[in-house]
Amino acid sequence: MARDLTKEKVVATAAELANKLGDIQQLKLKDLAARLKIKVPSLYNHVKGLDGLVHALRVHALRILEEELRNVMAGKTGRDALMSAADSYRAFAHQNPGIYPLIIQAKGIDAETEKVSRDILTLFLLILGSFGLEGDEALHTVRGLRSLLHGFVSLELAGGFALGLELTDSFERLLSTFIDGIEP
Amino acid sequence: MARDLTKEKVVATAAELANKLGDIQQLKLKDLAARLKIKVPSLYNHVKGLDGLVHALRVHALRILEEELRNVMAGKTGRDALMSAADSYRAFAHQNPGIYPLIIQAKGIDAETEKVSRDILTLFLLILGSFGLEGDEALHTVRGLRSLLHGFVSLELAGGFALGLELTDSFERLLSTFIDGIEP
DNA sequence: TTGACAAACTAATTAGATTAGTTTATAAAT
DNA sequence: ATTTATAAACTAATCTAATTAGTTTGTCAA
Repeated sequence: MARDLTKEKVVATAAELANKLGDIQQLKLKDLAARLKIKVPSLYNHVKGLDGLVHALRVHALRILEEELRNVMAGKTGRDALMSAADSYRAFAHQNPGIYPLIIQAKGIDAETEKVSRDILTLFLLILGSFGLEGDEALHTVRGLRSLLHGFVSLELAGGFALGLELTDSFERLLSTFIDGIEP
Repeated sequence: MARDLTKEKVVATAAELANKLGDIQQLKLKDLAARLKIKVPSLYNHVKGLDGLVHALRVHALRILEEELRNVMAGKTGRDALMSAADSYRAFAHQNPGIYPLIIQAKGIDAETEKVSRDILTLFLLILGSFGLEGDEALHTVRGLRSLLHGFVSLELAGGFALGLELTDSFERLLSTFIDGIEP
């Protein structure tokens, strides 16, 4: 039977489906299998069940985010770099509403997930370094930055903000306030 | 059979169980029924299935948070009020890790949920008012505040922060930075 | 004492994930 | 060209969880 289906295609299709649904809980193996034109048990040749799929989707999401952040940051420093990274983070969440929430669930972690997470952290620390932040100071600050980014986009995705006010304005003000607070 | 079991007891027990498990996904009707010493279908006399239970838990969570915020804010203004509210928000999340995440999922809302959500928003706006913030300015700021609170506690609960640095220190620095940014 | 009703029960159904065991297409080795 | 090994498909069966249907029972009010 050896078809040209790979684990990568399975994961990419699952990501597409999850993002279209907007919620990973609604992604069913039945639908994924149908989309791939195979039967459900055949999925197990590629991923270790639903748990394995979710793990793979998490790594997939982290990799995309890492790459986008790295690209957009290239050659920038300070406020410019931070603003670009923040916009890119938010855009990633908008484009991947289904799998976005996976990137923070880092509880039972495998080595691969940890590595990509650490790479992303390093990118943020690089930006903060260009503000002159080092050591514990930088670590506290990166926690703050991640909090505000994750908090804003997840509230936004969940429809948690009332209407009537530009979301992008709110986001840029929040970042401005934060940057003003960390600038020397 | 008319026992002394009420919807309130069902919901309170479900909240307990969810918080002990630390994740609402792991709350099974089987376990809830067992804890209440009834069979699973009997739960349907009190809540409309799992969906109804989750709705009730969301309102339950929002009510607890609203009351705790209101209590802790009583008689305080400015920095003092904001710090107390923030600590109380974070403490609520720590004490209710299972049901905490429900409070931001405000997508398909009923009137009751909306009301309590709005009450909480009003409390935050009250605090910001004591900083002299009004109108759109206040609304943008409250979005920022909610973002940073939700982002921090959800990352913290998900184990998303690396070890080795006091979480409470990070939280207080973040709040300080934010408050410095909104003070006149 | 009876009748209505709320709240319990058992039994059956549905949805979804998973496991067991079988078949088949490809590709390498004879 | 034939055989053989293997990966990847399949069908069938099982398990868990939620839900629905239909029945029984305890309490309270007439």
